[in-house]
Amino acid sequence: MANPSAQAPRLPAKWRKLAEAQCAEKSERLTPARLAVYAEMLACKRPLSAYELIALLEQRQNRKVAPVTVYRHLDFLMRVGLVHRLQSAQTYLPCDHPDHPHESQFLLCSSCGHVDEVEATGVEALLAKVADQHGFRPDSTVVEVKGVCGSCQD
Amino acid sequence: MANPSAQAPRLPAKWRKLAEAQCAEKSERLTPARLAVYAEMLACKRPLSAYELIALLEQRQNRKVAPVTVYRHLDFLMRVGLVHRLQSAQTYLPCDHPDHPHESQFLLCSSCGHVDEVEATGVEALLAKVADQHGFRPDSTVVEVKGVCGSCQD
DNA sequence: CAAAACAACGCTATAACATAACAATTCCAC
DNA sequence: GTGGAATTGTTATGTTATAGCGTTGTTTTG
Repeated sequence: MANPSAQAPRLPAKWRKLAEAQCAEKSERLTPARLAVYAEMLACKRPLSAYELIALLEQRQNRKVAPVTVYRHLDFLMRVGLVHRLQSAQTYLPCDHPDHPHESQFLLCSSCGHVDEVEATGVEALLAKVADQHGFRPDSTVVEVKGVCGSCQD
Repeated sequence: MANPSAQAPRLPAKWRKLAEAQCAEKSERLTPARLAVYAEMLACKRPLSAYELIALLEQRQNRKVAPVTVYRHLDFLMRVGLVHRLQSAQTYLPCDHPDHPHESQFLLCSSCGHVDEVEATGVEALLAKVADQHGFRPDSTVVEVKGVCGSCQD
């Protein structure tokens, strides 16, 4: 008999469709194992370390999950643009708007841990300009702002 | 007899003065051990991982150096503003202009490994504005741009 | 369809990065 | 020179990430 806890968290149809669309567009396979990791991240709503994710998956699936497995799935999810890595926290979180390729900026609240993903085109434009002034050709950017979110300022 | 290799790399007077000034201003002690780490980083000119630094120090001093020692010195050097951490690479590099407190942006060349530290006030101002629009009060920022530097584009 | 080619997965091991806890020493203000 | 605080030493451990390799599954192609 299947362990009831062995179900992946329910993944809202909207997100599932988006994920499938992204993978189809890139001719990448959205396998059950990959989907399970993505669903776990979406269900959690906050950034997770790879090992927190491992623990969640082990509990959910009632079996051992090797780190390398999760890292591979995370690499995949980042490659297709469904997940971001927070460089300053070594954690991962699902993309807020995976329907198009983009560079994001992140607002990390040091009080509640919430992370807001924003997409301010002006930031990327300015960084491109600054890079150009230094003869530098940018490929990707990391922009993470630490501080206190609105809710936590009260 | 002292091992000749046990000397710290020569630290240009200019940098030493700046370091001493920074520490004096903050009433922090620039001890020989801390200075040795700083000198090693300045001599290298490229970002170093903590463990690369350990290896360099061990070779230089001809004895074991515990990781925690180097991490403590790095913490100190970052606290007084002499060193930065590259969040996306987990490496450390000396500050290019330690004479004043500042937020920097980093241009990381994926070809030669060189890192350019720039201080574009416009970037910080824009990020502050973006944060404000989201009701977010920023404390510190991480801005790292990966790409190819001028020299490597030829 | 069969075989070859490739992608994904499982597994063990290990590398790389970072901190905890506590004792010993050094510094410096008084 | 004594007390308190900062620094350093030492050992151990925690956390993050990858290497290497064999197996399984899927796609492609003849």
